[in-house]
Amino acid sequence: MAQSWQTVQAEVMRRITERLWLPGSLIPGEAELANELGCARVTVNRALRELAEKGILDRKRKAGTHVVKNPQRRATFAIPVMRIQVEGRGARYDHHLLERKTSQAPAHILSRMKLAADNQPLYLRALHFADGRPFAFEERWVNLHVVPEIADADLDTMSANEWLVNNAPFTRGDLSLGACKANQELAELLQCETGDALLEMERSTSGKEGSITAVRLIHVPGYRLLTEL
Amino acid sequence: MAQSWQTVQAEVMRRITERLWLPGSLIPGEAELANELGCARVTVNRALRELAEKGILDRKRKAGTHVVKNPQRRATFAIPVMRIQVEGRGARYDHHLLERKTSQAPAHILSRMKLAADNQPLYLRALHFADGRPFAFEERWVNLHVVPEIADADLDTMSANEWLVNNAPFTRGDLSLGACKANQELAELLQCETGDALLEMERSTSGKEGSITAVRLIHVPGYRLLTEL
DNA sequence: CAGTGGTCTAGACCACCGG
DNA sequence: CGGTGGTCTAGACCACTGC
Repeated sequence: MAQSWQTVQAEVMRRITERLWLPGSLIPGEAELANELGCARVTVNRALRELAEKGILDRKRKAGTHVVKNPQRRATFAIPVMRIQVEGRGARYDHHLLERKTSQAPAHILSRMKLAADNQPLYLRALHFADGRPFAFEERWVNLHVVPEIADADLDTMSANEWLVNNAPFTRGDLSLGACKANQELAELLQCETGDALLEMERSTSGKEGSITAVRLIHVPGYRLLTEL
Repeated sequence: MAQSWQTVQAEVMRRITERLWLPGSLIPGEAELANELGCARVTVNRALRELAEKGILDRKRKAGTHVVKNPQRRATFAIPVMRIQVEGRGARYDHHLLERKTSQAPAHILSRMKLAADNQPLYLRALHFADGRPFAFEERWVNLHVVPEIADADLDTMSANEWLVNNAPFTRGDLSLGACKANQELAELLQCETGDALLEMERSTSGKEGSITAVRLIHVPGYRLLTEL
């Protein structure tokens, strides 16, 4: 009668999908389930905690565990380093640094990175290639007050993306996804048509010393971000 | 000297971000860390397991725990029911069923849903509104062999999205995000310009009896998917 | 083979919060 | 207040896999 937490989880999922436990209903407490299934309470806890993290259950002290009414399923995307992403597709990776300067950043970047108005971040523009064809365009600001070492880095050999990932681990970050139209410049860089719809990803990351970098990635037309639920 | 798993996790993160433990390096074993930090091995295990799930550590039996070289950070998006999403923005939700029929599905849908060629799914087209303005367009196929009850559902009152979420919990699913251009029809439906860039989300879900539904969601221009890292 | 992580158990105490 | 989940502990056995 011994149970593993995966077994318990599967059994709980079965009762939910077979509608023995309806959305919104209260399910038995940990102790009761542990007793019924013949395992320790901690084991039940582990199983239920994961389902709560997935958004399938709602757990509150004293109130007990409920099946969520309108399940907000969560999807997890991997955000790999560009090189790994390209090589993972079986393609040869290349990148080209288009521009590199230290200058005033636009107001919306300063505010996103919470930088003082006189802070002059490093500004980079780069293209990532897969098998020699454009894969993504990158526009990036780096807070030199937090990672001054990047000023001396050879960003032609290792992309800023990769350099930062390996030299400035972050503790928090924001990410936003949207679509944008290719203007003439983007069309030339990505070798696509003006007006093409492009997937745009904006990220900003920070450590405990403050904002590290903000980046805007524009992917080539047809690019899709995939995941499982 | 007692430690909580959050404390342990924070300490490990500190050692990584302060580069005491470099990317690629082997960190002490659970037992050693537990001893050093003055807590039970299970507590260390809990802390490290979460970091491994986040893609910061790589754990292998016998090989030990390594700091990942090219951290593949993972971002988690909530995929709420459209109504909840709209109401969560403080707007009034509405939806309108544009079309509802049972018919042959295109080949790529049949293959995505792994349906037999003679399976005639339910086909739906609907618009979701926020404060009376278009928010997203939805095109959906539903496998009537798995959820025949939807044939009798009043999908004008409750959207198919919500009906399925509450009546056909799924166990697996795929999701893909991309960008597409508004054709004339989409432009009219979403009240935007032809050629506008739109965020497109495709989902397909299945239970143990097979594929449940495949849906294509096209969001209004300017819509962004947000998350934290 | 042997070392490392993965998990289970029983018991305990605590924190939160609904009634 | 008291019930519920959240967590810690010490010890144990197991599973995988590098050497």
